[in-house]
Amino acid sequence: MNRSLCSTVTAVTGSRKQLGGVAFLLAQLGAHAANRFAERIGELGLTPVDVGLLRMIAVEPGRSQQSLAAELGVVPSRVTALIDPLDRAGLVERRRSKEDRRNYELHLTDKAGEVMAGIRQVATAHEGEICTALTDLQRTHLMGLLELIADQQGLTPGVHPGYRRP
Amino acid sequence: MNRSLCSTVTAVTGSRKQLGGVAFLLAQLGAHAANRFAERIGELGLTPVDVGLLRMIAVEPGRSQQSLAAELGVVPSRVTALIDPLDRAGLVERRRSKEDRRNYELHLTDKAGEVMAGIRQVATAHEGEICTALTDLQRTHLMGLLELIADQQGLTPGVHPGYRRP
DNA sequence: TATTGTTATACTCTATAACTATA
DNA sequence: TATAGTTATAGAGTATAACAATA
Repeated sequence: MNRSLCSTVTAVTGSRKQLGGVAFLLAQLGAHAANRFAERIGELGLTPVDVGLLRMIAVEPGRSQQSLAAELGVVPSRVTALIDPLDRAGLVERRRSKEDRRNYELHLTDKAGEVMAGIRQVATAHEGEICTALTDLQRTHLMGLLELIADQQGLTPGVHPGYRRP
Repeated sequence: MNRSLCSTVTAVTGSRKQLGGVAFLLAQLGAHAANRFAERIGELGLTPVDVGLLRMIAVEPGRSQQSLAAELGVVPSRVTALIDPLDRAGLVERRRSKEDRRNYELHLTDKAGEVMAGIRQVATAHEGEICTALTDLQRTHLMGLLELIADQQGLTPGVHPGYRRP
């Protein structure tokens, strides 16, 4: 099994209830949520990155690899490597554009539609697991507070920024 | 500049205010907070991992590399590579244990003490930045809700789990 | 023989650069 | 000449395994 730290120990201010707190707790819980999701989605033979790509194509069918690269802040050659396995798995189809035969139009296959249904199931179960500790009211409260931060920090809804090493 | 996706696009349920939401927003905000912290701490010539290690040694001076490996869920050889730069930078000292000359006792140097002060400054500024959108009351509320989740999910206070690939 | 830490090796992720086909 | 995508190469991060010193 291949593990990675990425930024394993971002510990800063010490235990909870000390100065600081929210930022670290967000990083900690965010990593936990991402890890758990990766585990669950792995049972479908997918990675979180796969899921994100499928969704981006589902939202805007026919988009090019370049546009994906731009939105992800990633180099085009990376997108090639990212789409390849989805193509091989029969989930994404590369169709040469007839207007400009240099680029591909990316489309989901019927098989991908079925897989997306499975993904939605996993996502719902995941959400439930993460929020187990909260009442419905608390859940709504939390959502509101998190959105305040996300909006103020200028985060794009639905786009996970990834983790960049310094 | 070396960038990495790690699990860049963990997008799942689409835009905010849709079903799901909290888990993804946590992952998104957590990654954002971790990235911003890495940027800031990078100005001190440190990585988030460095900071976590320094803190772990500060909390329990004299601990061994093995104990770090165990707590981090990382292989001992990894700890060697992790401590090396801190040793070279004159922040951590490896002292051979007199009771058991196989292991080292890890200690922070005086220089590390000064660096830790800088880290605390950065952490405070970082916390302020992340919480800009919130009133003090909202901040307290958020902290409480996040702790509910963290406790229920069994997360260790102060230990960032890192991001493991499936 | 078992344990602490190190070194050597291999594998994965990712970016950069060179290349092909098309415009 | 410029653009979409691919391939080749190199560097960083990390685990596995073999090793040295000590117990």
